[in-house]
Amino acid sequence: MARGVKGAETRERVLEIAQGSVLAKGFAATSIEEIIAEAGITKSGFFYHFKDKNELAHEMLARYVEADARLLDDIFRRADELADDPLQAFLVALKLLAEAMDDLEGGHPGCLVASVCYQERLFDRKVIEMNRVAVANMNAVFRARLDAIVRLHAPREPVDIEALSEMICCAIDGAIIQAKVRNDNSVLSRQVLAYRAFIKALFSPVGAASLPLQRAA
Amino acid sequence: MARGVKGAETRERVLEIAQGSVLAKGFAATSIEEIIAEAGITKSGFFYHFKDKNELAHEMLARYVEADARLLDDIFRRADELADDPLQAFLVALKLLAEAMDDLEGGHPGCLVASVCYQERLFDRKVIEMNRVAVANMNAVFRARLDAIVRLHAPREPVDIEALSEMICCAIDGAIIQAKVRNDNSVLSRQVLAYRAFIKALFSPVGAASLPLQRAA
DNA sequence: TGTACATCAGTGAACGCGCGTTCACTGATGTAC
DNA sequence: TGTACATCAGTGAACGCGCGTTCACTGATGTAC
Repeated sequence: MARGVKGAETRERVLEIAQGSVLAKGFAATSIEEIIAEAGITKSGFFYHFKDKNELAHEMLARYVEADARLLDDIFRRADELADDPLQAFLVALKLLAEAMDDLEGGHPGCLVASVCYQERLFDRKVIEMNRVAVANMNAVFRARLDAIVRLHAPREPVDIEALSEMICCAIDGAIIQAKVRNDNSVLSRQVLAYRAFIKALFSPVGAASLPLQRAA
Repeated sequence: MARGVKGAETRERVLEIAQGSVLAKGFAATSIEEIIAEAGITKSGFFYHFKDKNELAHEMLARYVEADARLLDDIFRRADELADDPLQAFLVALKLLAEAMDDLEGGHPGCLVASVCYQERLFDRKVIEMNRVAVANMNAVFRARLDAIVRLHAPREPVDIEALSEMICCAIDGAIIQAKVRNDNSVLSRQVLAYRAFIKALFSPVGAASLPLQRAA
């Protein structure tokens, strides 16, 4: 189903519209009626592309998760081009990530993973499992980076690498919420940079960056 | 309305049931029918207590926000009893907070503020505004603590107090999502303790805690 | 202590609307020979 | 190049169900005199 170019385009348009609506009002309140009105097709056109609303949820999350993973992959690939040392590359990547957050026109639309998790009873096992795997993969990417760093750099303080690996996704998901609630898009990059400061403080050589001290206002 | 003891009890029961359902499937998918079935009243009984579904949302969020603020207040009050120095009191409070997260039977049910923010188009201005104020107040509480710390302790690295104040709420909201998605309640206390480690690393005297170094496995 | 009235905390039945889904059908494009 | 057939990408109408809301009514409890 949906093999040709035209069909694929319509399908993509529907998924994009659905995602925006789900992020703004949740899955249950996102009616097919409303999606097709915006997409300019009829209801039967919708059911030609998706056998039911569940399948829409599945395809939408899969699309989101894939795009997110690709974004992270690009950032780390670029960071590896710019720095050799794992610590430096990680710090570069976090800077790139912060910049990417700032470049979002009109603010971050929200994280579908978070949205799905706060409406889990609405989805079937496949969708829930996809969500779990997506988060696990994200964490694993950061975990691998941190493991590489720890092999070369002794942390200044005892450190829980597991906690540190999870922390960046927590920070971003939490920052998206704060940004939406307070209507202040700057929270996102600020939190990524705060995480970066933590990493830097933990792994940069003792004494190297501890002077000059700066008093905050 | 709902002045007597019996009415107040029913009302409270309805709000509690509604909250659980909203956190598990969202507001739109939470039907009045289902709430009253669990509460053991009829539909008209529901409309005696709430003039419409919007009012339910309003009262539910107000109740949640108040309980959350009280919890934080209790923790800081207790921490102030246990330590005199603002830095020590803050570290004690974070430890108490981490313990409170671990004591949650059956895992954290979720944060209503996050749930509402991911379905904002469903609610009226009053509810959205309440959400905003709740987050701002939370941040302000942490901000005041950090300001007091900075007045007495020079940070080891340049530090963005605003970012640091927001960070704990971000960490917790993000941790709730990870805990739900991965079905692992330990994320919550681990993230609170990671934040605590960050604070400790930033503000403890230079050299005091930097040895012994520990290599993570 | 008894009576009248008001308020509390609901009940039961009915409503209309919008939703997800199904079904029979159709024009446009692609492919085989 | 023409014809037959298959697939693609939909259309239009109808369905039944559940939802939020309304309305007229009611027993139990509280209060004034």
